[in-house]
Amino acid sequence: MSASDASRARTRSPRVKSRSPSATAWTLGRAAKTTATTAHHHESVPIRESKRFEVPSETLMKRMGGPSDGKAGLSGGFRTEEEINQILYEGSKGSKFLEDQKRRDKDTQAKVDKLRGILAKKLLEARGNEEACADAILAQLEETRDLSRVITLVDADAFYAACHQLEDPSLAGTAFGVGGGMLTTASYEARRYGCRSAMPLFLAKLLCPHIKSLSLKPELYTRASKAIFSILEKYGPIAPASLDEAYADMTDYCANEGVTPAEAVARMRAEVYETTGLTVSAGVSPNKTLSKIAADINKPNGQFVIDPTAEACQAFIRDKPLRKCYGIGRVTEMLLNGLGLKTVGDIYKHRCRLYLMRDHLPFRWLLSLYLGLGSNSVKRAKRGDRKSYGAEKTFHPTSDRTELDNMIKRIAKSLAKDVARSEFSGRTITLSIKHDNFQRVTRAHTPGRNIWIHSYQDMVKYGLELL
DNA sequence: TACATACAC
DNA sequence: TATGGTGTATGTA
Repeated sequence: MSASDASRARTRSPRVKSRSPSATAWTLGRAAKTTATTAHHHESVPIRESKRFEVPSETLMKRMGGPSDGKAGLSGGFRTEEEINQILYEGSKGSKFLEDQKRRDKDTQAKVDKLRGILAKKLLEARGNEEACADAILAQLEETRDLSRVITLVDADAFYAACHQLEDPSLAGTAFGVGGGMLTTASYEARRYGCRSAMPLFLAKLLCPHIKSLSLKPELYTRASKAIFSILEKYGPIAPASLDEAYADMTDYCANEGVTPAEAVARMRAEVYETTGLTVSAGVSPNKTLSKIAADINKPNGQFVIDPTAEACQAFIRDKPLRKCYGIGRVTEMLLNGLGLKTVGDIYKHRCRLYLMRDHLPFRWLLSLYLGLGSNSVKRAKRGDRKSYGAEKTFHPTSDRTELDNMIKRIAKSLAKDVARSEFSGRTITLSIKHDNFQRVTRAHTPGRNIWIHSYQDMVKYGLELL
């Protein structure tokens, strides 16, 4: 029937307050991820004439650009977004991946229809006080506004690509990507052709035949990341968000040095460049939400500062497409589009219907987004904060039980190693299988409230049972 | 607790 | 020919 399973096993454990003497690893654990596959036979269906004229939906085409599409703006390219998506669509035609994308698109469309149905009904029962209710919540949220901090998001430009370019300056100005089968990063030159992160190499080559692909060198990135973060730390407490991104609270630095946020961040960026050779972009504002969006504005090697006034914050975010906001992905964007919203400003315009739909949408969160509010807490995650560990591997489709068993063992081995290193232990182990049609199923097992999973043997035992 | 989704990078 | 890996959060049953 269906093919290819990927399995993924992990242990999870709910957060446990360590009241017990063992201060170490009461935290949480998670185990292995595996990926296996089974053979897939599907009859070849003759293409009917009518099929030839089938036109992909607009939303499906939007998917073609990859998951990061719409988040980062692309400009100055050789092709339009439509041309790029068309090439990617042609290159993906007939693939199981595309079929899965179609399925997802359809599912989301169904959600949109359902939501619109609910809205239609709610509109009939509307009491007329929705605007007042929404405005009251807005006023309440406004009370919480805190403009006292200087919060910066620093984001390295084309980080992996830049790291390689430092090693090999001859790469400068050339089209290259980092990653074997899948690109983790595309150089700026490659981006002009439409190549993006998370794009498979074979598609990137359709867009840019001369693109060069470099293998990943993880040590290169972790070293560069540490170098960048240690500089940021001189300017205030930081909270890394990934290898190439960190928030910094520069309030005290600005006060102590008597400089404006713009000046402080310019110094920081210059220092990063001088000592690492890497350029970073930054956004500055009173909170993390706004700074994150702002960091994108003058990328690469630029910065954007939002003044610490309610007016500036609201004016900044009002015209931004919803998709630019952290937390709004493809699905949420489509749902909100379905209700008539495109930009953050539309949240206010449509606050009545959003109020009516408050049981189905994160209403207050959307209102605070409109106001340009957000957290300004910059705290480094602690060691024990981790909730899970996982490992996964994709392999060629197979339904051979021996092969699958071996894959489980291989993944368990890698996971057990990670877990051992961190002295982590988990109570729930989850096996996740990705079939060759990209559907995923997960199966979990919790042996007992006080039973902790951490050994390779246990992972294999439970993993094989779950398969 | 189990499972599926959504999201970020 | 061909679309990754790691982790968090949340809704629902």
